[in-house]
Amino acid sequence: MTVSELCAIVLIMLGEPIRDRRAERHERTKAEILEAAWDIARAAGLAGLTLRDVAHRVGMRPPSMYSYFDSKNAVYDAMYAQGCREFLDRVTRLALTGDALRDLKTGSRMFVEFCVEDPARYQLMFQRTIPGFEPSAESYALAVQALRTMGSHLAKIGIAAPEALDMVTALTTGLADQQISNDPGGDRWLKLVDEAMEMFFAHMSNRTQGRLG
Amino acid sequence: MTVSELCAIVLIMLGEPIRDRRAERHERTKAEILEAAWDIARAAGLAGLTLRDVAHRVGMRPPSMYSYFDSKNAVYDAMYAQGCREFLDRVTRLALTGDALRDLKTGSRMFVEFCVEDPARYQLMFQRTIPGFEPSAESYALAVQALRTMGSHLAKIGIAAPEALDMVTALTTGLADQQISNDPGGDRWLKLVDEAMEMFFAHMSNRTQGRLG
DNA sequence: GTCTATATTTGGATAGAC
DNA sequence: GTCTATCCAAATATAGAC
Repeated sequence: MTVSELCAIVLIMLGEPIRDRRAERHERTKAEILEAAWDIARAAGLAGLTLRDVAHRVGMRPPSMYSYFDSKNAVYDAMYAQGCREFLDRVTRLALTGDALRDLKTGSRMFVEFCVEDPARYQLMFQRTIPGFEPSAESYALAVQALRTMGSHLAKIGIAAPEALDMVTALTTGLADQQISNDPGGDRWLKLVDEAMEMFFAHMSNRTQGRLG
Repeated sequence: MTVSELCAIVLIMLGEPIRDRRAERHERTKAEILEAAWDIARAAGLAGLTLRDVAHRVGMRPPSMYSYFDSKNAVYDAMYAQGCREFLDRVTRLALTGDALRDLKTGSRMFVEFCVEDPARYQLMFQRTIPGFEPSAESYALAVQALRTMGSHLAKIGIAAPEALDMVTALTTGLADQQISNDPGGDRWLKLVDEAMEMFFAHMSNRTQGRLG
């Protein structure tokens, strides 16, 4: 049982309303601030994010931010967690068929698109180039969970050897990275994802055959 | 004829010494500053570089930096140019044999090692994640030259189609990127370079055969 | 919860003496 | 060329009134 559930029970016993409208409003404002933060980060670069700009965008003064987040890094951390949740959501919603190559394509297309559609998020989650920032234990747990889910999918497909996993991650992040840095908004590398997976799949098959033969 | 050559001639006619010991000293100090800047960038992260720290490291006060570089971005630019020159140097010195696969391995190993051995340089040259920095025209010309040389090598090997080039760059940058962010100092992805190139090469051969057949 | 006012820090950059 | 002194701007963060 969580703390908030416990609180709800206590409130019922006291005859208080269960919903805390104040807390709900607080959460809504937090979400609004985060949305603004993403906008700023996308426009000015992740490193160019300032609480000042975020505050201005939501119509507040900078000090008011501290009613919602303890520090700038807390904002980064919340963004990081949001990114992880979104990624985890997409990983779990993948429509897999059991056809190994097809599922491999589906998964890696999802990954590359996820990276490409928001370079600021990509930078925050996968490049970690912000000087003082390191995700909190809670946020990092989300990242671990997402990667584990991804890994179990790959295992189901038959990709379990560490070198094979490493090769896939290199391929997909390479495609995403090139797309973001050399053709933002385009599809020059995006459209190579299927071919890359075919290439990788053929390579895997050859290796396996070679061992068996 | 360059301006400095012209100056040399004028000096000779005036009976002045050709070597300008003051200018030489100036260049030496500039180089020393750049070396310190690299050290700081490697330790504090590229974005964490400050003129203050650089000055302290070379035993100067911050304002003295401005006798050598007009601005902080000028320092970044000089570092960028240095990186390009080093890369160009390695590209031109590649010991190529004419054997396509072998040369492909040699070239990509060089590239990945170049990236991995200095993540700060990698970030500066290939990720471009510093908020205000953009290379000057002169420095960028060096980058273009390096990429063109690399491209002509690949063309000699038979990799000329844009999609093939894009696939190779995705593979190599992906390997470098993963090595840097997930196993700094190790060789988990580094040791996959040869296998990746074999995979790519086999893929290329299949495609060509398919077209011919 | 939001504001004004302010503290603090940091870091880039300039002026002018020596 | 180097220094001291200083400026300026940006940006995080806090105190306390309303």
